[in-house]
Amino acid sequence: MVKKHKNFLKLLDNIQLSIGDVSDGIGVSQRQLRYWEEKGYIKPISDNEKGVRKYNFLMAGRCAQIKEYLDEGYTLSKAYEKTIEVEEKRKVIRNFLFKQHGNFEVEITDSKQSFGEIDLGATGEGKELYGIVNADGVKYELR
DNA sequence: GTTCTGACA
DNA sequence: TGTCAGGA
Repeated sequence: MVKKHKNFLKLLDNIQLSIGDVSDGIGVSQRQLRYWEEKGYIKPISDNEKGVRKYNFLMAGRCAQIKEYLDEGYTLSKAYEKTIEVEEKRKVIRNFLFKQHGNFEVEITDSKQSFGEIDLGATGEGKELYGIVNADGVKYELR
């Protein structure tokens, strides 16, 4: 019986990937994943039964990030260091994005390309800071 | 069929 | 890190 989930985030947290899923999906060998674990770089979910590794999305994402840095030429230990850095920075970004009163006010300028203008809030100078993403890229504006 | 540990022509 | 062995 599968547990019922209160929300989507909870569902994501409870998804379990086998070593084969992660290996095939990310493009790293099972041998590498076991080695990374041995080095303490990744950790399977604690409640895995009979010695069979299962990974959650956080760990799968970490593996993917390490793999990226590895492909860029970093050594495994450096790839791990950088991965942990981005992981921690992502947490701050997540807080900035969601751990607030609600969603940002967004004006969609191009639904097809997901372009728009985001009201990031008041600056304290009587103006609002807007984050704008369009064909030119990203920019900020005070209005 | 998948995963695990140990080992190394 | 790859790969094979010998089990679970």
